[in-house]
Amino acid sequence: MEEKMDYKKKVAAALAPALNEYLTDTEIYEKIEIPKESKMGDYAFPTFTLAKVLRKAPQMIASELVEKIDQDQFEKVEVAGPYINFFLDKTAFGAEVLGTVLSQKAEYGQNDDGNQGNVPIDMSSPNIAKPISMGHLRSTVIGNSLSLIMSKNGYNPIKINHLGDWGTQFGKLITAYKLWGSEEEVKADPINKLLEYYVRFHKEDQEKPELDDIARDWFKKLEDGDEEAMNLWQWFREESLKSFKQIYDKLGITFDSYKGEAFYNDKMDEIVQILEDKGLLKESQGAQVVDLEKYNLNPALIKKTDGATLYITRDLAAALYRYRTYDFNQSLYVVGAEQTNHFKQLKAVLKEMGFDWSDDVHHIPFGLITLNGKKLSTRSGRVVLLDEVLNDAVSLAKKQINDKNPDLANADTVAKEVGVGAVIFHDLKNERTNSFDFNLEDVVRFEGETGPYVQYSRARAESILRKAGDVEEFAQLNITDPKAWDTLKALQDFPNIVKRAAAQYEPSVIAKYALGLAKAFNKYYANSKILADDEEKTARLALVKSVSIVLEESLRLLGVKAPDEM
RNA sequence: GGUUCGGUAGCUCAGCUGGAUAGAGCAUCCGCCUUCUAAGCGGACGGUCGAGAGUUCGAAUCUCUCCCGAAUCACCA
Repeated sequence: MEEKMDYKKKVAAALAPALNEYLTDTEIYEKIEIPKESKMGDYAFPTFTLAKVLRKAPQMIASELVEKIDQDQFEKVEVAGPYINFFLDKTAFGAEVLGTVLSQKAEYGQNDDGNQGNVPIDMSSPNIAKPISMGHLRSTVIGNSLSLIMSKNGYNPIKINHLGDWGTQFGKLITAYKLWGSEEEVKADPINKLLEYYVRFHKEDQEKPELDDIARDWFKKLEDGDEEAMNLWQWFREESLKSFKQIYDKLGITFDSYKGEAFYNDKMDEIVQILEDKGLLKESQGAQVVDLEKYNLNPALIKKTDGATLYITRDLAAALYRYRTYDFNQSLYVVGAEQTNHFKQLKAVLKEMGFDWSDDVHHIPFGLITLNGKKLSTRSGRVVLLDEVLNDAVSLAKKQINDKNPDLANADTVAKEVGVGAVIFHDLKNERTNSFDFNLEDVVRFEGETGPYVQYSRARAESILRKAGDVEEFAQLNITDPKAWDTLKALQDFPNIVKRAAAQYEPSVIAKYALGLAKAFNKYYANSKILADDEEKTARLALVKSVSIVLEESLRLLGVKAPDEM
């Protein structure tokens, strides 16, 4: 199927007989480009490179070359200066694309490049007892979309929520809870109360440094498995997770594993042992480090002066655990760009340990969300709570529905899908690594290049299909209306887009594509009477149906719902 | 200071492996609902692609230098 739909190959084949004297088939194929505007054709072959070999002006080469080309299978082939422009047979092309989409439906664009290989994806990973902010949204939403994209490319993704459920902050939290907290309070509003205790601890320990000693003791007890400490820890974890899950539900995201930092407590000794056995550990200023000078990196700090392990030790244990558990094809970490250095170190240490699979470990960085140009920080109170943003977005969507479509049956459900969709889409539409300053109006915008625009485009398509009586059989698929051309070409491009999104680990590739397809379709919709009674009506409905399928699938790959009406 | 990433229209950003007059959205102004959802469509306005040099038939795209911004640079994660 893919071969059949590769029209560039057809162009290359047409050029080959006239050019094989100078260029190989692949060279020809690679030189073919897609013109910016469709009036310049669907494919173009520039002749500049031949000018040297042939010692002729490119324009002349083009006009001579075009004479030798078999033009039968194209609508036309014409010379435009130094370019040879190829125009495809639009009707045949369209019929082929529509036939493919309609027969494959949601499977359209699916490929088996991944060969069912496992791909654990480290994503979301919020800290226990802290609210989920817009910062976590990025990791969550990018990771989720990547899992869907990888799956569309034949991989088997495993979504891992590597919870921040261990560390000295739990000593502080327990201390604060014992001093000022109560069970009822926490149960009523776990995250906010726990955060409140934590913040109060940090305020009061400025003047009462003895609090830090108590906190240290509690963490020590926790590490030693003290029953009271463990029970409190367990309880904080559960309550936090409950409230995290409410947000994940709103986003429509699930996980395959919630193994967090604590899970690796008993798995770090082995890492230290391996490092020792391989003679990689060196003492430096009282600490144990792995020298990474040959990677042009700072030494990796494995054990602190007091013998305690660090973040990287835990991540090494997690990396090895994931390798053993999943025998992964690749292992992804959707973590902010500010941790790039850490992941370089992680990979380097794995390499030093002799694990050749370290090459399959990939950090997928993303840009920072700032507020008024400054980094978000829980302690300083500069937070944008995700839950509030989602709620704002949903109520704005509801208001919009009341204004524009007051009779809509399931208005509340649709408001959720549109509001949440707007937030997710906004996060995914630009390149991952771009940073952005948080602005509520931008995030919940419903017009222009937004999630709701794509949803709306598809809802209009669905509306037409309903009016047409939900046709399932399409008698014929030939469309001669040139206004449908851009939409048909966009539909045909989807399988390539799916591959590119996976190769670049970029949800924005899908988002941009969805916008482009929606835009092409809206233009068509505005200028053509789809339900007109003529012999091409079924073909037009086939186009509408195909657009709906591919838009829905694009949105699905982003983790955004596609309501039939809005 | 070292490393990494970025600097394209008033704002937010596209621009695939260098190619034909640099594109969208938002904002501003104007037009289009007695045609299928106006969350839409069309038009106008708007750019020395940070600066300079180089490679090339051709550079927003590749190389170098400089300017500006952000992240990061061992006992947090």
